[in-house]
Amino acid sequence: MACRISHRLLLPSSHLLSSTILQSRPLDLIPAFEFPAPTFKFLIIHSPFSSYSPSPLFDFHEEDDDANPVDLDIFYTSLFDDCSHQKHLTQIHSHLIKSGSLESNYLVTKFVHTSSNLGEIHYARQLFDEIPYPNVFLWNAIIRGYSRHELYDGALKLYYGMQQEGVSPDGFTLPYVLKACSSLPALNTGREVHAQIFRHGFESDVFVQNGLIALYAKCGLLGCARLVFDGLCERTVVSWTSMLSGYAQNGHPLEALKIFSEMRAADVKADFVALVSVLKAYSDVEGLEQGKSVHCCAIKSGLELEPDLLIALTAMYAKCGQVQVAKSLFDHMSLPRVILWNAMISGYAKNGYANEAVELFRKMVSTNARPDSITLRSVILACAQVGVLELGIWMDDYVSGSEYRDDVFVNTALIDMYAKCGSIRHSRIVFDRMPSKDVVVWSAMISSYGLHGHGHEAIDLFHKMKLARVEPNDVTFVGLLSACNHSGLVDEGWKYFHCMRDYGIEPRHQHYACVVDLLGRAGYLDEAYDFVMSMPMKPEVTVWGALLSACKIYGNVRLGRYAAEQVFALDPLNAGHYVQLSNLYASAGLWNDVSKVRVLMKERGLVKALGYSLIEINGKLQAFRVGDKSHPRSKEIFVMLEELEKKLKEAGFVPNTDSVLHDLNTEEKEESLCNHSERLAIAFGLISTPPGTTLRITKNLRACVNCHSATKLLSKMVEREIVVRDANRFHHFKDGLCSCGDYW
DNA sequence: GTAGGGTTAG
Repeated sequence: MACRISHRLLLPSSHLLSSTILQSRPLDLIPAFEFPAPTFKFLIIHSPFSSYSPSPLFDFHEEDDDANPVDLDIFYTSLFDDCSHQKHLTQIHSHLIKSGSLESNYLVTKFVHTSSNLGEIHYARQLFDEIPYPNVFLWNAIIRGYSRHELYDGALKLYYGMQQEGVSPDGFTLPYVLKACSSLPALNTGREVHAQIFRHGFESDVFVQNGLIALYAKCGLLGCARLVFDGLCERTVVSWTSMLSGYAQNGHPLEALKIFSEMRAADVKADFVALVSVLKAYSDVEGLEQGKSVHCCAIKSGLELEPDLLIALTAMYAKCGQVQVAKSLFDHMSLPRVILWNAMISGYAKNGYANEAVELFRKMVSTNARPDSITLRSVILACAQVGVLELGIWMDDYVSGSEYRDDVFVNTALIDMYAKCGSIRHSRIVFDRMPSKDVVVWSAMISSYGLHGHGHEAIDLFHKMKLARVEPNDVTFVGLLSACNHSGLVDEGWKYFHCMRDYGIEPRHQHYACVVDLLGRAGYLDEAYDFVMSMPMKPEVTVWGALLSACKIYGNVRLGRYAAEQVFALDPLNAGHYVQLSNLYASAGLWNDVSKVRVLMKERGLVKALGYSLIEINGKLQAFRVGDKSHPRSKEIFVMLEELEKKLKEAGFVPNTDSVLHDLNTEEKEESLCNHSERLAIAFGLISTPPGTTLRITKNLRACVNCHSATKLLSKMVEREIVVRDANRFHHFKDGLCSCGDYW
């Protein structure tokens, strides 16, 4: 107990401070202290450390050098350790003032630390500002506090202030500063800091260098990050993780995994953060098996109960389609954090479990967990993916009553959702009510019009966007071009494609594919081919695919065969392309070639995707396949189908049986066409909704010619509006016509 | 007292 006293604390007489009280809760004592009448000439100090056996209080005379002084730093340290409330800070603060301890950078640093950990960063700043000459430790504490409270700009300002005061940063300052730079992110400032790091000679400080890796990785400058990483002579698990997650976050999961195996080869043991980062990389490549091996690795290392790792595992299983496994992990958490709810809900959304996503969201709300913008966007995405308008409207209502009612991201998701649920009118309502619109909002609305074949509205909105002085980006043009495309506006599309460069936007594959589609569908096949040949980059599969489907429409076997060869070379395992070529041959009556394609498909183990249609009745989705008899009301459905078929025949409807299902005889062909999944869905919709109700159907494939003509007629006969979302776009059938103008 | 991570993605 005999240590030098460094600061003076004047306490009232000894009997107030029984050692037992002091050992229990030092802070609770402080309010009881009477502050010094100047007559108190004694310092009475007691260490509140409970590990000490009860010891007598030490009374000693201020001027008595031989007394038993106790280190006040230790005393305060224990006070700070017990500090759990702002009220305590206030008490310590006045204590520090009265005892004249504010001259101690050490104690003020402690104070700043403690108040920042308690979330009282402004209080910390207040005290900091009272100190005339902060040393580097104190600067570090306040910068750290700002960084921890995500006040990154403030942290950087303090850093500049520190240098103006002539205090040089040390190996602790720089990681905090780099953290602030990478969180903003502020790349230019970060580069300046890098130069200072060089000047101050921190090239071999692994903490500082790790900060630089993280900074460059966050800013997407993987080359710079790698340079720093490669230059390190000592690499900690943090260096490896920073590099690994840099690759994972910038869309290079394979590079990330390579780093991971190098790390293991270097005998660096992965901790839980490293495993979390690896899981992200595996989830991105849907590497379920490898993800599972990380799970095993976690169990072996005893990390499986680490909550953050469990969140990452849940996200991985959910993303890879193993929603049940994910849910069982989820259910084991007693108090799920928002990020876990989000991982589970978005996992449901991604895998088409809209009802589950919404149910879990409801549960989340009922447990008083606070959804954030990501939660809302995930649920809205779920509604959009399966096209359930009723649930979508419910989400819109929820958003309107929440703090996210003006959130740009959430509202953009709503615009997109309404469009995908078939109600462009609702999309526009959301769009109009948004107080501020960025380029993404405008682009979403333009694409929505495109999806519904409202090309002129899309173009009109594009001009309004320019008037609003919002600069278009490449996504805007994808929306605009595909809108022209879906409406057959060839000249306009051609014009907008060529004006992209005026906006400083270099066309990408998607834009080229749109133009090929545009020219091809309008019958300009040779022009489309020349256009592909003039591309400055190697055409991707989407470009050749667009040409192939144009050839299919116009029965151009020669060019179609060539386009198909290119498509197969680039994407040999997509059954859809083979089906298209086969249909092209069939429409030209080239049955030999048809069977060759079928054989090729068989050899490559490819199966044509089964068609299905979904219809939403009373907020519940019902799915139908071709000739599906599994529905409980199947009998009624087929009675209705027959009735409809009769009416169609009476109206003179003759199905076109030439180009489809060549391997069946004609009668069978007709029968299975009548059983196409969308017809079943329509029949079911008719028997389960009151007259006049709009039917909304979602298909996984493109609408077939026969069903399209039949649905047009049906819309008139049954006096219903029928909205069909196919794999590509929307068709609004009404009064015998379709909004696509038979152009799809 | 230092640094690295997971949920969205038009």
